[in-house]
Amino acid sequence: METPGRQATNRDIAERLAFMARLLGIAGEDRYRLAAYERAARQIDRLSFPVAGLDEEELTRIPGIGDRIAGQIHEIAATGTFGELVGLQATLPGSLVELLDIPGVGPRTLHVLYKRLGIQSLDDLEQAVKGHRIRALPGFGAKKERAISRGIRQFRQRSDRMTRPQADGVLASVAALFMDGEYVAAGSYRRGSSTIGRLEIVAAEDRDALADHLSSAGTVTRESAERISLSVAGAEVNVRFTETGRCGTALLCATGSCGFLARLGEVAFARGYRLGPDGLQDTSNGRLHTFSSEEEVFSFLGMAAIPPELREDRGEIDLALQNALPDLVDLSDVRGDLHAHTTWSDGRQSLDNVAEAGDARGYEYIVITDHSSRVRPEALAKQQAEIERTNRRHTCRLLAGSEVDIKSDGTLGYENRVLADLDVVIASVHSGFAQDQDVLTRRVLTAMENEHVDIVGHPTGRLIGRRPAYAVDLLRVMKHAAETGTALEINASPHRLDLEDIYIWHAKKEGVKLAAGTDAHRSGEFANMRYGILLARRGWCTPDDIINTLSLSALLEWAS
DNA sequence: GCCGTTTTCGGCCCGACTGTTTTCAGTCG
Repeated sequence: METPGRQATNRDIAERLAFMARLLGIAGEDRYRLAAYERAARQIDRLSFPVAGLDEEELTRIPGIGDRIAGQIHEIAATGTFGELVGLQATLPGSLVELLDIPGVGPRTLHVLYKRLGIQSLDDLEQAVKGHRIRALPGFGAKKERAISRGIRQFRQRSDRMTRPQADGVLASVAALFMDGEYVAAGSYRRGSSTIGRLEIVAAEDRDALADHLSSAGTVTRESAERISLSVAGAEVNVRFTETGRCGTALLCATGSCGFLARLGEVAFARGYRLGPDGLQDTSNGRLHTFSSEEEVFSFLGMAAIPPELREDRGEIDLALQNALPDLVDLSDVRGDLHAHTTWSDGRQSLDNVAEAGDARGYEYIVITDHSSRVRPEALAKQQAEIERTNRRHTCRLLAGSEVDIKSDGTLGYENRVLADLDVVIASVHSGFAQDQDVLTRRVLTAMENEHVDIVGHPTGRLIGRRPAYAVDLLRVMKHAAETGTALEINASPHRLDLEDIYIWHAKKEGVKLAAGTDAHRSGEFANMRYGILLARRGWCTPDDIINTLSLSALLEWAS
């Protein structure tokens, strides 16, 4: 645990405190004590200065840190951990903590499972479910047992694919090894996929000179003349080497997808060439044509250059041959953000922070969409007045909106007279995820029939790697969206990315408009718009399909 | 455990939903 010579970072300290909170929960301690550790951990993680150097008196001046936790932070800074944590850890099996990540299993539930049934691991829990031992516990029943069973299934299905920010993190640690501009991230990363399995890198550098550097960044798992595979922080990274003059085909082949490359290979073959990473080989005389850019390859084959996001073999090759590819939306077409939270609900940013972020991004507007469940109608009226005042200080115009709950009985979180005063209304499902398809779908359809609802937020509710989509029938939703003129959201949070590309593509075909929104809870998250636009491009969207490419006046007219 | 006092103990963010103990506790966002 102790790392001599390295000062504990705020993250290190926050992790210890958050871990303490989890252990206290399992041990059945007072929930407010547990919440105090969680709060302290969040607070430390958010601070911009390192706390390891502060003395205890200075530490207690931080809100949420009292004498006790100050002493523990001091101890963590000195030794890497703290005695009380170690002591508590010794009384609990190590495998227990991860069970808290099972949906439906919170600290109280886990405490009872451990104390009454001696459950220590995922396997133990699964056995207890199978043996119907959970429903027999006081305070538990058959439904709770089934909920845990469902939770275990979801937990086991968690994918090990990286989210885009995770991939960016891995890329950053590898990129430090390359010279500027001498490498490109290819593969599904470059195609803009919402999750990434393996990071493919094409490097136009000398392989042998780089090999040593690469082995210092991670464990080398495979090595050949053309490539080196590494494991970096548990992620698979594949580096392929090429020369500047052959980058075109090397990048094309490394970007994929399989289906796309197979189809493109057929096109090349029909013209008398064999496509490979080194170039196009003339099948009649074996002569190799090399290309330094992808554009040259496409042009040589007599087709328009296909953007990486379209390379999925969904008909793009035929269109490229007819020079009829869609003119895809670009990040620079975006004039505003349609989904943002503030401290009025669960966001960490003020209205001013949002407007500043909008100014910095050159936006014409950002819609403030705090949760209806957290803002009473009277407070919403106050917020609207505050928005007016904020707008006097900024170029970017804040619009009054709401993310109104579609409640489990299908009604909305605000009455119509409240919704009528808002510029833009997003309606979202935040509860009743386990409802069956028809009930859930009808909730969404009913919400769309409300004349004030402009957008359906995160239409499937999935959380990447953590929660599957709820059972909504998207085809019915799309048809009804087209009929009612309701837009469907492309939620650009890298943890949601909802709608997924294929549904965006369907929605566009149905004539449904799409609304790209970051769901930003803090100002740094407005930059996530790039993920949403990648997804829109993968769904073949042009600027016309995306309502936040509209000017402010056109948007207000659309929403009215 | 922290905080703010009506300064040494009582309240802690909160609403929706779910399941169960059918009135409240646990989970979630």
